[in-house]
Amino acid sequence: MTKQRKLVLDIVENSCNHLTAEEVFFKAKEEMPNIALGTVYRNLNILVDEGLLRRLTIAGHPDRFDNTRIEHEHLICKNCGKLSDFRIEGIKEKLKEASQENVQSYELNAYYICEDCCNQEVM
Amino acid sequence: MTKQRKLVLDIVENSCNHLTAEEVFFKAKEEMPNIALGTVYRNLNILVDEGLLRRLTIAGHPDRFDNTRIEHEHLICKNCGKLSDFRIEGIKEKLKEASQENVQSYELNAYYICEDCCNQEVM
DNA sequence: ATCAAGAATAGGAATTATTCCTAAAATAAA
DNA sequence: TTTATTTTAGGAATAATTCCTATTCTTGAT
Repeated sequence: MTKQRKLVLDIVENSCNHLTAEEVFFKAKEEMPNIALGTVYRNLNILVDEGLLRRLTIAGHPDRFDNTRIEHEHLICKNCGKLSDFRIEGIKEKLKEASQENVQSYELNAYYICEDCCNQEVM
Repeated sequence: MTKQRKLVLDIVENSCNHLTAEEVFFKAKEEMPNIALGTVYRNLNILVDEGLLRRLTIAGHPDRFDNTRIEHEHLICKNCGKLSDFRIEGIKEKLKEASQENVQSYELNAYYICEDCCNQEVM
């Protein structure tokens, strides 16, 4: 655990948003001005592999990163991309049961149109 | 519904695999040798927006496309990327309930290590 | 059918997110 | 402390996808 990796982990864990690699990079630069973008990407990948962070992949958008302390699902506005969290109890067990496999992790994204976009009529 | 769009739709609907845009493109070329890759992408996007196809986004892999006739979830090997389907009854209703929003679509990917990869020891 | 208007296409350039490469620096091991 | 291993910074390369433009299709009204 190098200091760069620790920094990346801290930034993601202490952010209430779901940050992109680039956002993590800019925050990291505030503390370590010459950290490289590649380093951020590499460490994010390592941290995800180790299970310390979760990756959130949404079509057409860059990946976002999330802490793993509380399992949760994501609700995404189809129109503006706004992202929020919600929970479904016991989903992981359901997945294991339904798939008959040892599910290690999962990603559950629900798409809707948020209120703001609904009210804009034109889309 | 142009003939290009119809062809793209037919290819995805009549394939039991989950095809990438490029795979759709090569299949489409067999019927229409000078269809353009951009046309395939554009039409896949339109068909997804119209709800006629589903998009399947997996981190680090190109998007895949799926027919929508039967709602189903995806089981993905973390190691080799092997992809299979499974079902969870009534998940969409659960999502609406849990999120308190009008969920229009969702994507549920479960990750595991497939038997082949398990047996290979080295990963 | 003929024509005009709008939409879709082919082909290729451009963009974007991400990974890969390499030499230098840091860390760990002996 | 010397050696071996890992990681880094910086930038080039890659891959998937979108964007651009001139041309071709459709379509619907006359």
